[in-house]
Amino acid sequence: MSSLSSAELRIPVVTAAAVREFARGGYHGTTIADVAAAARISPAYVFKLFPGKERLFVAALEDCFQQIVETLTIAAEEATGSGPDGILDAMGGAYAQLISDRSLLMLQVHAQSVADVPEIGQALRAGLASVVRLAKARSGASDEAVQRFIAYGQLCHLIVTTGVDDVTDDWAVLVARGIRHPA
Amino acid sequence: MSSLSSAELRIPVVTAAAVREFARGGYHGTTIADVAAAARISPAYVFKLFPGKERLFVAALEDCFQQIVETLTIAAEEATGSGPDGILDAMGGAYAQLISDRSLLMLQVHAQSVADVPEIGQALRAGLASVVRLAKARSGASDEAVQRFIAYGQLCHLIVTTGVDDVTDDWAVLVARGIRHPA
DNA sequence: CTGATCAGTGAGTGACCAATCACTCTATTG
DNA sequence: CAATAGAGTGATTGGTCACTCACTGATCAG
Repeated sequence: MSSLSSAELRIPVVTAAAVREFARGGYHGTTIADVAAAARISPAYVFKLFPGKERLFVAALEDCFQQIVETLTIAAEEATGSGPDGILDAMGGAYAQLISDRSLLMLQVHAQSVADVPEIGQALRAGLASVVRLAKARSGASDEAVQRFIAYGQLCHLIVTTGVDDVTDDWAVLVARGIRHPA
Repeated sequence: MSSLSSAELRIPVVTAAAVREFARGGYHGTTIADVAAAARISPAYVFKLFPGKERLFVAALEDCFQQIVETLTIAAEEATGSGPDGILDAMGGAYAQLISDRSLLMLQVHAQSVADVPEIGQALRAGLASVVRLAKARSGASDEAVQRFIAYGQLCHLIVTTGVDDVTDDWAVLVARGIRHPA
């Protein structure tokens, strides 16, 4: 069994830094230097670990969805026996908690905005596919309920990105009511 | 009554070009030169009409929401007497038709991605506020129904940005079912 | 005609950034 | 002790872009 080289060990560290930095600035608004600084390596070395900015972003996005899938899986297992809607509800709660630091949420929003880059769109669809299939399979809920689960997740993204949860006007309260949002 | 100067007449033309171009490339992915070329003026002249890129983007976003509000208003008026849910449904249909060229939809998605720029976030909240208030006031539907209207609108954005409507897998069909999407 | 105002542009400038390359340093191996 | 391979970086490069400035040409009042 070959042990991991030091470079291979750094890849997940850089990926995690990329998740944070791309979540902050988006694809075009984040530089390789930003990610390198967050990972405490030189910008040049980032290009030895990843072939380019695009692949680095894709790696971050894949990491993001992997965390989501893991979290939802655990939540579904813990809610076994609550019935389909109960399981979906538990998944929603776990998701709300997971994205409380906003990184995983913002990265998805930024990814949507550059989904016309083929590799990024593909990664986004793959991530969405895994989440939808997971929600359907683990909850056993109806297609309509799963679709609603996704729709209200997107509503949650809107609320967070626009900062609606800091507004107390009537319309804002209406939009955010009952949505579990970051503390 | 003073007639509009030729510069004032150009502003809406440039704004319309900005909507199209920013919708294509997003805030960071679109240059002033792109917008200028689409409006058939020189890049330098854009800066005589708008103080900077940020304000130009905000103007485009405001124009986007104004079109949405107008469209929804007309749809609501035409559906008078269909009951709250019928009016909301008519508004949803009108919205689906309006965004069939994707510009108004993509611009909103890109705006979400740069909503941490204060002026853009503010414009986004203002636009969202006007849409929510309009939907509530004209339909008279419950808060829950209006919230669902917004949530499924966001789901529609997700479907279009990720190109899910071109995928025929089970999960994709589930997500997009019943959502009126661009032709 | 004169001069002033406005529309509109070409040619920059300074800053920034993705990607590359040549290089150093360290550790291991024979 | 060489020799080699991998880790890691500094310096650079070629290109892009927001924004500026000095300028031209047109229009029009007096």
